[in-house]
Amino acid sequence: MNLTLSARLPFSFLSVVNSHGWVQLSPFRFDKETETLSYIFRLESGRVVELRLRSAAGGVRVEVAGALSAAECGEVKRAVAWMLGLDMDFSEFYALARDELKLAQAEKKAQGRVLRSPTFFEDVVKTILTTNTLWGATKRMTANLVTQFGEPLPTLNRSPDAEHTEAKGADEGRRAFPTPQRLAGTTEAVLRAETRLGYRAPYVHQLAVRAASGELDLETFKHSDLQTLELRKQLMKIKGIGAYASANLLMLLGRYDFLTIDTWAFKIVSHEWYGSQPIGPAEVEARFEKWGKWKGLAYWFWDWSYKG
DNA sequence: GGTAGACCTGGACGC
DNA sequence: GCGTCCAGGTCTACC
Repeated sequence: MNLTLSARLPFSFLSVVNSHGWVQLSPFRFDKETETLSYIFRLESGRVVELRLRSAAGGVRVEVAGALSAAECGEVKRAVAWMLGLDMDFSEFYALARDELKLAQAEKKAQGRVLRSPTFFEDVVKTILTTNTLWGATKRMTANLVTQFGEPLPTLNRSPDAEHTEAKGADEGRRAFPTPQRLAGTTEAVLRAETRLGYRAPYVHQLAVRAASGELDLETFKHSDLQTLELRKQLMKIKGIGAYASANLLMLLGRYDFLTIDTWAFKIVSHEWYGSQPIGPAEVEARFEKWGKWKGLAYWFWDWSYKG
């Protein structure tokens, strides 16, 4: 079944896909040859399907193996619209960016949207897994979670392309991101020792338990009316979510008032303005203060001199 | 409110 | 192959 969804323009499918590292985290997968983004999606009914997304005129084309009911079709549309931020409006940011050489490409490249997971639970877990570790370990921990606790994609729901890939021995079987219920049903000890989450295990387990019990409804964060500062406070009540992680989650929610300041930020900002001398958060903040509620985007899409 | 130390893993390095 | 060091954010205890 194929669907075509339109986006608020300007829109670039590849800009969203390449906006940050999420595309490298399971159950996302990107094929550079065909420029196809694959995501293993668990429908509310429990059915697991593969979404294959490609650029289309004015939006995105969604391919799903097999037929979908009207309700499932609506669910897929809502999920993809959220994942790619199809309705998001960055005209105010672009108007400001036109006067800044380092952001001159932002509008032309349709930058601003960042790739998101269908559920906020998945994005919170993945964000916890980015803290205090190297990117390679984040990818490994996420893959372990999906492999050990995700529901498998049935063979009949795999696209012909995916089967071809498996035939080449490059695909060991795909799974959806685990539900809160599934993770709540395991133990901290298993998450620590077998999934190799280390000290993050109790954070992820507690989050799953709270989400599964209904005590914490993470989906309400997506459309919250709270001021960003209050929303940040709510996020930081989640164990394992500190200043950096909350800023990352706020950006995923379309709030850009806080900077995702990590050790990489110190490196690139220092190289840009402070002669590579040691700096702290205050120096990073000072350089982006003038961007106000768009500071997070200005920082994220800045054309940095330091390329690593 | 600010600070120090602990948390845990995997990669880099020296022997 | 083994041991040691280090990077990476957040939490907790303490001041």
